[in-house]
Amino acid sequence: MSILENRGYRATAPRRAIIELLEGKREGFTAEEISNELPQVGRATVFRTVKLLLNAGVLCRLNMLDGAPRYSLSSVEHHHHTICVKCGNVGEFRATNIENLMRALSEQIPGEIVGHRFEFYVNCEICLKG
Amino acid sequence: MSILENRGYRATAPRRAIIELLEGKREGFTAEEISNELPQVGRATVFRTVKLLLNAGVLCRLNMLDGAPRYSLSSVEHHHHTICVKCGNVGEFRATNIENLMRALSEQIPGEIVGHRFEFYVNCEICLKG
DNA sequence: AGCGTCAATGAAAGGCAGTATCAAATATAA
DNA sequence: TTATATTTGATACTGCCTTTCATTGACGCT
Repeated sequence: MSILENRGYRATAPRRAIIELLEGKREGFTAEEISNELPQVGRATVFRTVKLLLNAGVLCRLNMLDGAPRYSLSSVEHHHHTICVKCGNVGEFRATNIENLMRALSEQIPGEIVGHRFEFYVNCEICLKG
Repeated sequence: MSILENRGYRATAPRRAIIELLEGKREGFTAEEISNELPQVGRATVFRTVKLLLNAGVLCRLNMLDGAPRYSLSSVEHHHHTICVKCGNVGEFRATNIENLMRALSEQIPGEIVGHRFEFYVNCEICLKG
């Protein structure tokens, strides 16, 4: 579990179980779901580990339109998301357009920019067909 | 209170108090804050009214970086926000660039787009100076 | 391998934002 | 003014997450 070792975290059984489970997920997920799928791991540990992975940059936190939290693996350094409002499926996309736009905007926005969020909410193709 | 009348909502004292309070706010705020500032109005009513105003399009719901909810008056039809992570001050901006970009992106994104979120987190000028 | 230390765990309680319930109050139409 | 349906607020509840703390266990050291 290089994710853990690289950062000086201990590679415990619960953490390994969680990471292994997450690696198989393409859709977005909630901490609650993880907890349900891993009854042998304590609830608190699941939440702690999710937070740890967030800080480590392994996960992204997304918000649904109503603000409900959802997580997804972040495979690339900087990217944005499409989130299906029906099934929760999360897509990633990179668009250099956006980076350029941001740079342009940052000049016309007062103050120091420390972060941004850019998310699309969609009905994904699978849900549209199904 | 045309906001209420126009939509067939009853213009009650609690709602008027809430709307009046909000109209004086330039910063973003939480429902909890409103509730604290209006002890004569029940908590549940504050939350209900905030939701009502959200649906009416009078308020926007924002998320801080950590997902904590925050509301702000939305003065124009479609716009985006800058949120100071220190003081919660909310700025609005419109950028036709963004709309163009969105149109371009929507073609390269599979599925049907039903919404989006675009927010900048900043240290505002006041906080930087203070 | 065995030991010691400190991080990590899990059960349980706590906390915070928001919602449901429901009897009482009240805005609006007639 | 009266009738009716909406709104209110106290209370309890839910969902999501954190804290607490005694116990467990990973990892470095020898």
